[in-house]
Amino acid sequence: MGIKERRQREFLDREKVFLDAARDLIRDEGLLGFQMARLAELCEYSVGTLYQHFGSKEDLLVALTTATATEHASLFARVADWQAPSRERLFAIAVADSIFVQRNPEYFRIAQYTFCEVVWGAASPARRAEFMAQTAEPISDIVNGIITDAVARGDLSLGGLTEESLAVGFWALTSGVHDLVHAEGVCEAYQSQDPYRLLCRHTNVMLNGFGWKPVVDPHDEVALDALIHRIQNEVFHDLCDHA
Amino acid sequence: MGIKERRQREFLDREKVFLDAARDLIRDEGLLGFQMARLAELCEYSVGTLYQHFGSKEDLLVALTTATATEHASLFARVADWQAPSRERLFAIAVADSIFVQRNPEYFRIAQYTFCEVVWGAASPARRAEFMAQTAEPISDIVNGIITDAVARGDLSLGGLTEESLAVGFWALTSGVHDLVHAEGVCEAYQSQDPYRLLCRHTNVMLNGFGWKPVVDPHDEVALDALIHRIQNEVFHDLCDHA
DNA sequence: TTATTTTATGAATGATGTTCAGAATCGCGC
DNA sequence: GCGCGATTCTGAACATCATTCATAAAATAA
Repeated sequence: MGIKERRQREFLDREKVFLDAARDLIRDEGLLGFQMARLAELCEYSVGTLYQHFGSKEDLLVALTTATATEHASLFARVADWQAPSRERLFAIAVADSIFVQRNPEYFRIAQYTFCEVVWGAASPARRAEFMAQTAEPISDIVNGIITDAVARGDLSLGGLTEESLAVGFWALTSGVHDLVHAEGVCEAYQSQDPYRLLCRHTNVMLNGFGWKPVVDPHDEVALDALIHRIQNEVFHDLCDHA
Repeated sequence: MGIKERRQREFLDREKVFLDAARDLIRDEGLLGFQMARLAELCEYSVGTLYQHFGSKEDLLVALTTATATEHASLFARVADWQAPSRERLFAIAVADSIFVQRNPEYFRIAQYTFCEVVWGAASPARRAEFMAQTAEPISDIVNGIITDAVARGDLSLGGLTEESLAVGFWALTSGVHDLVHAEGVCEAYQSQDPYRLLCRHTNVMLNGFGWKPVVDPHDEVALDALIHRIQNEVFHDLCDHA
């Protein structure tokens, strides 16, 4: 029964058309003015067709967030496969985040909205489950895995915390930096510093604070640059422009 | 001309009535179903009157966030006045945050939405400026002040960072923990730990990572409890129930 | 070619935020 | 007290979108 499959494939293709156009629309005109009818018109479909794909506007936003977050998870997966000391692997998570943001500058602006009760709560359970399964779970598995491995290798001592609790520290630091970047009027205060370079520095500080070996000098900028560049070359070679 | 002043006072009182009722409404029925007409009805005023106070729904949400955040700033101000070593003062900021959250469990749910482009961008510049002046600036001044003082006293070395950059680390960690608390389905993963106790532990880890003296054992739970209790007693005596 | 099933359409509907012309109230001078 | 101008309040009317669904069109099967 090849017809059904073709239909399904075409349906998925069209969904991608809608999501890509939505991303463009939001980038160009902002979330504020984003309208379902405009999206449908831009894609040359009727609103009814758009609603065959997404049960609601909120559903579409969750789907859009999930689609982009899949790339996020795939960058983390590269880190998980990288052969390197545990500390460098956890540090590479911060580098992965910086690269992801550079490639998807709109993502966190949309995600911040998507995860508000108003949007998340109005999206369908299926879309929410899809997000959790495709991105939230893989990402936390990868981070927890690095921590477990670090303990097993003797690089790190949990000191009474669970892996998850420790992961929370890094996850919160990262999430908080994203918040700051998008908080209006805050970035000007430290405009001289790229916030994601700061995230890398602070990740090192936290790694040191946990006693994660080998402890490094958190103010050694040359070593920091060297490590970041090494990760860019070894893990994200194809995604970084080599100036 | 006392009449004008009375009028003004009554106007301000009524604004507080609206904001308090809005908070209750959102607590009981969620942000999702929050409607201007319902709020007006609940307060026994017409929608037109409500709109004399707030130019739009978004304006009201920013005002509501600002009103609550004022208490947040006042807790931080207590910390700034507290006579204690610099490290304990910065640590006390995390404790202040925990207490604030306990007293305003709805705050970050509303704030997350308020700071999204969709709401923040639609609010009036005046309301946004009010938030910045009343809470964002005082709070960052206090944290920066503690850091400056720590450097002056020799408890901390900036190592090439600015005060603001260093503050970003603590701010991001805290902000990220708030995000996590409100991210559906994430807290279950570490339900055994109170996330704000975890924030305190991780703040200590980060303080250690920065080499902020005196360095403490981040896994000493007894010492952690003792410090938290001391801060609750010395700084927030009236706000904590003493079980 | 015709019948049947599937899919697409977009005008109509519904829910809410917002406005504004008129009603009600207030303050003041007489 | 009373009347009048200024101020404030009111809520029905309006505007904007998200969403639906009866109908048309297209695709498939017979």
